[in-house]
Amino acid sequence: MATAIKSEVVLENAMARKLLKALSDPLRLQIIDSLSGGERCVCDLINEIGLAQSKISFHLKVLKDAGLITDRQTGRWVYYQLNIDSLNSLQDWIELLKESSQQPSQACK
Amino acid sequence: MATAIKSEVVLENAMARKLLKALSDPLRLQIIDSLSGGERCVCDLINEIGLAQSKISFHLKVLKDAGLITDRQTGRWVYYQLNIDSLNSLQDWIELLKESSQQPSQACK
DNA sequence: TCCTCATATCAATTTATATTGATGTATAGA
DNA sequence: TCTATACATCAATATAAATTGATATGAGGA
Repeated sequence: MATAIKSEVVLENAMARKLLKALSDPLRLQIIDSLSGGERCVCDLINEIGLAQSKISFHLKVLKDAGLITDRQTGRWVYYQLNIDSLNSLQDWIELLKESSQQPSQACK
Repeated sequence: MATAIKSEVVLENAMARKLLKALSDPLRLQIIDSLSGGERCVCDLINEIGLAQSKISFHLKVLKDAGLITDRQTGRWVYYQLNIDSLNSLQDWIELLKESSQQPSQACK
């Protein structure tokens, strides 16, 4: 089993769920899209996305708690960056799900 | 761009989000796990998971609306099956996200 | 030290999602 | 046609998550 593992760590379901849920919000996806263009400070994200600062901060926290992004402080600015590893892990998790479903069907009753 | 597409259809973000959200629930993941063992009728799922029928039905609907599972009726029974294509599409969607983030960082300020 | 700026956090509210128990619908068999 | 079974749906409630506006924290510069 588990032939297609690309990243070191296999996600537990609980962590996978956190990742999935974090990704399943439109605003957070906007943030992720912004960050896919490279590291950004919060002020940039606020300008780009054009929404309340507390809102952005809240969603950054959700993303960070899920492990999708990392942060780094320099002076007054906090820079956020996409964590590609987390996306790899998620792909692997899905891969495992697919592999475990390569089994023959069972008849009902 | 988009070099690693395995499945025909590229998910729009809205549909990807629906998929991600559908997967991000513990009970629905249990259902998915059960279905990864092959096609099952609702009665089997109820027995396996041991929860209220209306609850299972509700979550099956969420999974079906997201495109993660398909159903098929035979007599009084309704059989549900994992839709592997949806998992492939989700993997591809993640792949695109990764590819779009292979760009150089932009300095803040 | 005082002020300002960048960001985080908090409490109150709103909105979305899940649960529960009951009822509805369709099918099969008596 | 009557009854039982399998499943879906609904209305009410409970729970979880997001939004808002305000306040807190901590760094840098005057």
